[in-house]
Amino acid sequence: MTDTELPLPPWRRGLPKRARPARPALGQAQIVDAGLRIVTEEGVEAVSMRRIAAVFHTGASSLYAHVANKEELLQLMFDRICGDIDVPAPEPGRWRDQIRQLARSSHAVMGRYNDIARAALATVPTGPNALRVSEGMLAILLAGGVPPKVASWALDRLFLYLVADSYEGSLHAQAAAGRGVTEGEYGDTFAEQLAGYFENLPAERFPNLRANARVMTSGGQDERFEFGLDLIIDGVARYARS
Amino acid sequence: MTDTELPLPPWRRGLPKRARPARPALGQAQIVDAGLRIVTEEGVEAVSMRRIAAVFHTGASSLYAHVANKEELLQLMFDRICGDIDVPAPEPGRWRDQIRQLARSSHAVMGRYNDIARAALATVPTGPNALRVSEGMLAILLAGGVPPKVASWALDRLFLYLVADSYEGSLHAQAAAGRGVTEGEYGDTFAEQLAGYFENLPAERFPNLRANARVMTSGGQDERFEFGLDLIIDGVARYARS
DNA sequence: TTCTACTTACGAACACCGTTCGAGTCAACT
DNA sequence: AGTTGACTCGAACGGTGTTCGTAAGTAGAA
Repeated sequence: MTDTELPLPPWRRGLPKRARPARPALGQAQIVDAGLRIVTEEGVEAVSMRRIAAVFHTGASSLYAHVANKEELLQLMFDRICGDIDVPAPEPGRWRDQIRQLARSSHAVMGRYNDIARAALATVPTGPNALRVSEGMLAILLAGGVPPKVASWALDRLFLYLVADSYEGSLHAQAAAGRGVTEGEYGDTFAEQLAGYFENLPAERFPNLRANARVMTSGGQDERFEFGLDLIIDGVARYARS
Repeated sequence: MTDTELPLPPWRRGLPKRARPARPALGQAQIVDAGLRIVTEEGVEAVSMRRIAAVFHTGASSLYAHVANKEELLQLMFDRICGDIDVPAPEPGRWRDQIRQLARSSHAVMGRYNDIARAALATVPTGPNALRVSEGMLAILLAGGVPPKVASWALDRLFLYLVADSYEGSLHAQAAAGRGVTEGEYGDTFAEQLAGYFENLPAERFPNLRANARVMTSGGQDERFEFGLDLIIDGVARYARS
C-alpha cells in the first residue's frame, strides 16, 4: 500500500509525518487496526475514541495526534478495507461479469467488516484504496464500451447501491448476532414474521401487500443484492456501444 | 413556539380550571412534531431526547412514557413524513412514469426533512404511512405487468435506492448550509475541487479517473438521482409483460 | 366523599461520548 | 547545550440515551 505519494484531498488535513522511534506502539496504522478490530466484532456504534485508546492503555486524547477526528478515522478505516477488494484487469468482452464480480467482492468485504459501510455513506470516498476500486471499475466500464459520462455516473450509483445494501445487510446480521442465532436462521424467522404481518393487513387498504406477502418476504440478502445489481448493470448495458 | 408560558388572557380567567388539561401538550404526536421540527432545521444529529423535552419545558425522561426509545421515535418521525408522499392510483399504461413520479415525490419529501432518511436506512419501514407508499408502488408495478416476485423485490431495491440517495444528498445539503452557501453553489465548488483532485492524480495508477475528471464530477444531485432511477426502472421493465 | 389503583411527570444519577486544553516528555536539529 | 516541536495524556467541558424512585394527578370503587 504505497499511498504516501498521492496528493491529499483539499478538505483533508495533512498528517504529520515525523517519525519517532521511541514509542512505536501508537501510530495511525495501529489506530486504524484497532478500530477495525472493534468494528468487526461489535459494530460501528461500539467504535469510540476512548475504546480504541484503551487498547493502547492510554486516553482518548492521545489519538488526536494521529487522526484529526473520529470522522477521519472512520474514513481511514473504510479506505483500509477497500484494500481487500479484488480489482480485475479489464477484459472488454466480459465487462458485465467483471462488474458483477467486482461488486460481489466489494459487498463481501464490507460484509466482513460489519456495518462499516455506514462510514462510507457519509462521504465521497477519496482514499487511495477506494480510488483504486473506482479506477478499476471505471476501466472495466469504459473497456466494455460504456460512454464516459454514463460510466462515471454508473460508478457513482453502483457505489451507492453497494454501500447502502452492505449497511442494511449488516444491520440484519447484527440483529441475528444479538439473538445468538445464525444469520440464515434469523433471516428465515424474520421473513416468516414479516410475511405473517403482511398477510394480516386490512384487505381493503393493502390488497397487494396482502396478496403478495409470501413473495415479498422471499429470498435472502444475497439473492436480493444480486437482483438489484443486475437491474443496474442491465440498465447500464443499454448505453454500451454494441 | 408554544404559548404555555404566557399568562392567561383575561377572558379565559374563569374557564374550567380542573376540567381536562391540567397537563397540556405532551403526547406522542407532539413529540414527533417537535422532533421533525428539529430534524428539519438542524438534522438528525441534533435530535436528542433532551432537546425535544426542552421544547415542552421538561426533562428527557418525560418522553419515555410516550415513546419506547429514540430508535422508535425516529421511526415514528419517518413514518409521519411518509404521509406527505403522493401516491398515484395505478394507470397500467403509464406505470414507468408513475413509478418515476412516486420516487421523485418520495425523494422530495425526504429532502425536505433534511437527513431523516438515515432513520429509514436502519429498518424495514412498517409504519402505516410507509406501508401506504409500498402498497401504492406495488400496485403500480403489478398493474404495469411486472411479475409479482420481480415487483416485490424491485420495490425493496427502489426503496433502498431512494433512501440511500436522500441520505447522501442531505449530507451535501448540510455541508452547504454549514458554509452559509446555497446548495447549488456548494455543489459547484465541491465538484470543482473534486475535479481538480482527480486531474492531479498520478497518471500511471489512475489514468481513467484522471482522463474523466470533468465528467466524473458533472451533474447535480437531482440529475444523478434520475439517472440511477432510470437505470433501475429500465432494468425492471425488461421483466414486464409486454 | 374518601380511599385506592393506575397512569403520567420529572429531577437526579449512571455510564458513556467527542473534543480541547495545557502541562509535561523527549528525540532531533542548530 | 539549548531550543524546537511533535507527541503523550490526565482532566475537564458539555453533551448523549436511559433508568429509577418519587411525586402528582385522575378515575373508579366503596
